[in-house]
Amino acid sequence: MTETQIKILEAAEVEFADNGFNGASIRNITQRAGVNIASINYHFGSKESLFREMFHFRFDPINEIRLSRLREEQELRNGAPVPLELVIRILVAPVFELLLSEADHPPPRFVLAIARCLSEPLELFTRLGGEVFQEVYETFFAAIRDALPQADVPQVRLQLNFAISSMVGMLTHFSRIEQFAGEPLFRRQKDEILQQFITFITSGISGCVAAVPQHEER
Amino acid sequence: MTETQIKILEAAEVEFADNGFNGASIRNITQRAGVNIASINYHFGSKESLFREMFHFRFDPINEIRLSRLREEQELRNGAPVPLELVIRILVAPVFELLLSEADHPPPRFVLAIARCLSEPLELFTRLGGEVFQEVYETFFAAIRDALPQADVPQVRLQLNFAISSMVGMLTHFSRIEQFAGEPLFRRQKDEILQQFITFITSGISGCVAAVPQHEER
DNA sequence: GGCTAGTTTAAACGATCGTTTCAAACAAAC
DNA sequence: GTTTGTTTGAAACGATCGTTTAAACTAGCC
Repeated sequence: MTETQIKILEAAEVEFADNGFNGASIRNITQRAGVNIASINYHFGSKESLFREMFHFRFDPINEIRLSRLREEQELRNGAPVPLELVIRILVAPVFELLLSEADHPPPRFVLAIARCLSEPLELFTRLGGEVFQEVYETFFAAIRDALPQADVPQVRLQLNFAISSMVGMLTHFSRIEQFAGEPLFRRQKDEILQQFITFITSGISGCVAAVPQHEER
Repeated sequence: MTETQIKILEAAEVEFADNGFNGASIRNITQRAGVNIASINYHFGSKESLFREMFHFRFDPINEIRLSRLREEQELRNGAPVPLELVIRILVAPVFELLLSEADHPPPRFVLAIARCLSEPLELFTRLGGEVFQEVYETFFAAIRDALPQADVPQVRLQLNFAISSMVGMLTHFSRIEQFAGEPLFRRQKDEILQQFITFITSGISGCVAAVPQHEER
């Protein structure tokens, strides 16, 4: 990975986060990175490939952390199910820790960039989402199903979709909705917000399962 | 409202839903509507104004339904708080009923159009969101606070932001995440999905409040 | 019929987009 | 110092963007 490529990736992150995929322009990215406009097509092939590269470069490590932490907890329990809240925490925390981290100045924007761009209905992102998240989706689906033996399978699918949708929605919209509140909500202790969100998702899922305790019974 | 304006609004809905705001083009919209390319600027002024018009045209009625239904329930109770689940139902149902309605062929796309476009980080949408949702936000914030007298105020704010983020995330991402599942989740009884989502949000909020029962007590 | 106000039309505007070109500059190996 | 392969640079490519123009059309009214 050359210095130029890294400068481009960092600039792309900011540009995508600020303007979305369609709104970001090659010229802005290269200008911000201080490199020539042709560099992106030379080093990455195209705007789409640049995004794919950034996506994998940033999210593959996150997903590996999620998978390894979950596997760790499962082995620690010798097959007994990992509690729901912990499964959710392992799914959610690695992303939000990065987003809320105060160590970095400025905080990493790629989470916002990816959340924003994934909201755009380009076919590219459907494919990319599959490439990057399919394994995590299936693994955590199985873990949640194990944690909730009384729930029927289609319902767990639905709950997991609620959870993931909420996550992406949070990342994309929180700062905007925050404005309605008239006061900054993210100023709160970051651990507290993360914990609240985890509790929100966990309670949401287990509340749904409790409401329909037996298979399809109403 | 002339026939041309209506044709444009309908075509814009589909185009925005399929391609987002930046991805939608005036030429595609007018072509789909079967009108001249200059019609949009003649009748609406600009692409942004067209979106604003569509947004208000479609969402103002929904917000009035939400506000009036809530007021109805409040009057019915003579000042006693409306139960949380009902507040959430009144907030969520009007949108999802439209999205899931099987009566219309094809189903109305403007919900998707708006959810998608709101995810784009244009300053326009920050303003528009305020114009359209501020009153609903404040009214339902008060209703949730009344329903949860034991919760502290900043926490209710946080919960409401979770709820709204989840809603928009659901609208934007559900169909894409659905692909991971390998089976269509939206095929389920539409009432069931709506009820599950309402339960999800309600349980999420009350679960958070239960976890921190007193003001800031941990 | 002529006039007016409102609407539609085809064509063009300037700007910006992602991408390509190709020569110059560079680095490392011999 | 020369050669070889890689990386940069300025400029241009064709395409598309949102918007504007000015002429043509279409009622309705005197």
